Amino acid sequence: MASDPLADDRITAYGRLVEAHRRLSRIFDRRLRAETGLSDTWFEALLRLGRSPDRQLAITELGDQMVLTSGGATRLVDRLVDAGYVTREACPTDRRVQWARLTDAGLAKVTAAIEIHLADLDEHFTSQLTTAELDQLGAVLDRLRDPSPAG
Amino acid sequence: MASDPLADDRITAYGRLVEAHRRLSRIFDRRLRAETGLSDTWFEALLRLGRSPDRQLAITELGDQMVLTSGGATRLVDRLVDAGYVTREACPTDRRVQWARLTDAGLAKVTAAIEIHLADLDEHFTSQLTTAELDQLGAVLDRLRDPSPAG
DNA sequence: GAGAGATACCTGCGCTGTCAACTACTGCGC
DNA sequence: GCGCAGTAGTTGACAGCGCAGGTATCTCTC
Repeated sequence: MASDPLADDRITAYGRLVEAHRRLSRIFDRRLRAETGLSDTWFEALLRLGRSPDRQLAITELGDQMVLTSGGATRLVDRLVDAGYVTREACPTDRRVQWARLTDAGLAKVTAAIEIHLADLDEHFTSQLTTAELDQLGAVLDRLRDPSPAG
Repeated sequence: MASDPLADDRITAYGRLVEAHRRLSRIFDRRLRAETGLSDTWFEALLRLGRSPDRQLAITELGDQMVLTSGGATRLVDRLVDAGYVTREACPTDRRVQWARLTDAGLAKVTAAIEIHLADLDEHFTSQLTTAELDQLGAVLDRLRDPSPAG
């Protein structure tokens, strides 16, 4: 039985990571949509811009942080601009670069959404783990996110 | 500074989970696509069918396992049927149910793909963690995936 | 200062998934 | 047996993202 290649332990370990993320993000997305009109993707983008110096980020930098391709980042910013949460600003020192800059409306929106997201996070994430587990999980995920080259 | 609501620790902890999954799944998806023609989603679906009794699962059950809506599950099975990896079979005891059943071609495909996926998993996932960390990560993610109701 | 290669962004196209509404079937209570 | 809530699956309309390829700009080398 242990030799069934379809039931390898390593695959199920990774599968837990996938499933945990998908279930949590679905919960958070639905809640945010219902109560703020923001998808979890929009919320994340606005949050990242709000935490950045001058509330702005080059489009590629935003895409890198969110694990999007450059095309995906362009279109995400398109939509946020249409919604009035972001503006495109020319970079004075590199004409290839477009800054995506959080507007006051965007900042207000994301600030309001944080309350809801924190409540959800407490309910479905933080409360499931001890402080020690949370620390350890963070450390481990950090390494997975940015792996060291050697085996 | 610690009072900046945009930089709450709980949000970044969850953010690590999101980012780890997105980066890993992108790596795995690209590799699988290039070397087997299967997306990570297709691979996962075929794997789940292959591990199930009689290599089949009700469409809704497959969707639940993969965290898809019923509509998403229907369409995924549509595509897998078109590709010849799966067939739809009527359930003799409940006429609402359609079994999605792995074909021989599907089994052969997923079996070949496993080798590649395991190599990638070792390189980017397993090798980053000690055995103890892997066990603990699994236990913690298991709880997140299927949370207990109370806080 | 000209050319080569890298980088930032945009766009056409196709794939994948959601939502909401719908049909078909089941099983329960009466 | 009849009606009705619940469940399984399908479908149309549509949003979101990747890929591949394009343009503009920058930078390094000679």
